[in-house]
Amino acid sequence: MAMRIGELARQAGTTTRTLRHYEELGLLPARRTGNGYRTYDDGDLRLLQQIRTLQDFGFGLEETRPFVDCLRAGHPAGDSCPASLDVYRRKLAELDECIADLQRIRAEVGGQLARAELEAAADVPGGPPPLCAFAPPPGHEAPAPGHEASPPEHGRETGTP
Amino acid sequence: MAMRIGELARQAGTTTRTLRHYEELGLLPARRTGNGYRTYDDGDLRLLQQIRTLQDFGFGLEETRPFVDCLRAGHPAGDSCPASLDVYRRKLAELDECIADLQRIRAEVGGQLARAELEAAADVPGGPPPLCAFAPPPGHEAPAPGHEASPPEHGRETGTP
DNA sequence: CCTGGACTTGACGTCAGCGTGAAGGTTTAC
DNA sequence: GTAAACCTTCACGCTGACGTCAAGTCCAGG
Repeated sequence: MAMRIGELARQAGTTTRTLRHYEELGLLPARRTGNGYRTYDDGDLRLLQQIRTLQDFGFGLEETRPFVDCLRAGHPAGDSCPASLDVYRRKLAELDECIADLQRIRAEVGGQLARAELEAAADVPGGPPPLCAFAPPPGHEAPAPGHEASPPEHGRETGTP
Repeated sequence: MAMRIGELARQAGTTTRTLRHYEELGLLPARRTGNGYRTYDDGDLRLLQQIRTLQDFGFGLEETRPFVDCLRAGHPAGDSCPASLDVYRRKLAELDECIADLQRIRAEVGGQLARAELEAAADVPGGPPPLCAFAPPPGHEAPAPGHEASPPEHGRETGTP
């Protein structure tokens, strides 16, 4: 039941530094033993798990506070309180807007790439030399066939940036 | 044509601080007049516009460098060089992954909200009092009909978080 | 001459969520 | 009895893209 900071960190898969940080924020205050050591119980583990779950969803620490307060108030779940539901709703709206923004940007960037690739293909039909670095204003001295620097097969949808 | 930092900032809709910052990064170096004042021309304005456009797309400043270099090398557009196209492609992949993450999270949060709303409706069918703040572990003393603190009509899709 | 505006460099502050020591006290195991 | 492992409180560092003073320089108008 009772445990010290290192043990709690291990059980929650986080670090002691993180727990101390949460305490600084008043998010997860700890009781103390006689020697000054922080001491936690299973309830604190639940609070912490709630925080980490929301963090994984991209919630800021302050946004997790209503959930934590709700749990500490004795409710069965962190989202049993209206304040928590409000945070859910605000987050959903935020996510929707963010997703819409990103999709708009994705479309724009995709369009720019397509256009730029077309223009590159037009300017360099056979394969003139890349004149990046040393090139006077839009003149065109491209007699010799080129080499090097070809687009990597225009492959989309890779992963892990 | 030639202008000082304040004028360029105005024309690009940014601040002098930003321009000095770009210069620190070597992104937009300035010539100097006799008195030490930075001086820019229309070419610099174009470079700056390129940077700002990409910034609006969420590109980091370092990611704009290939575009700026490309323009400065005399190419007609910032994305006329292979290095710029690569940045486009990497950004697209990044955007796709980010969008996918957010959509997954949106689904999870949406699910949590739905579940929590159901549970709230189940626990409080007629309208028992919200016992957030002061509530001993999951007991249930809810005789009197409640008031106050109702969810805002569960409205989704608002804006500007 | 003097005021005011635009310019200069330098350097610290902001936001978030911790990481990473330093310097020292406590407990535990052998 | 001593080393290892744990704990404590500072307190600075990191990332990005600037904001915000502060103190001094430069130039034009009245």
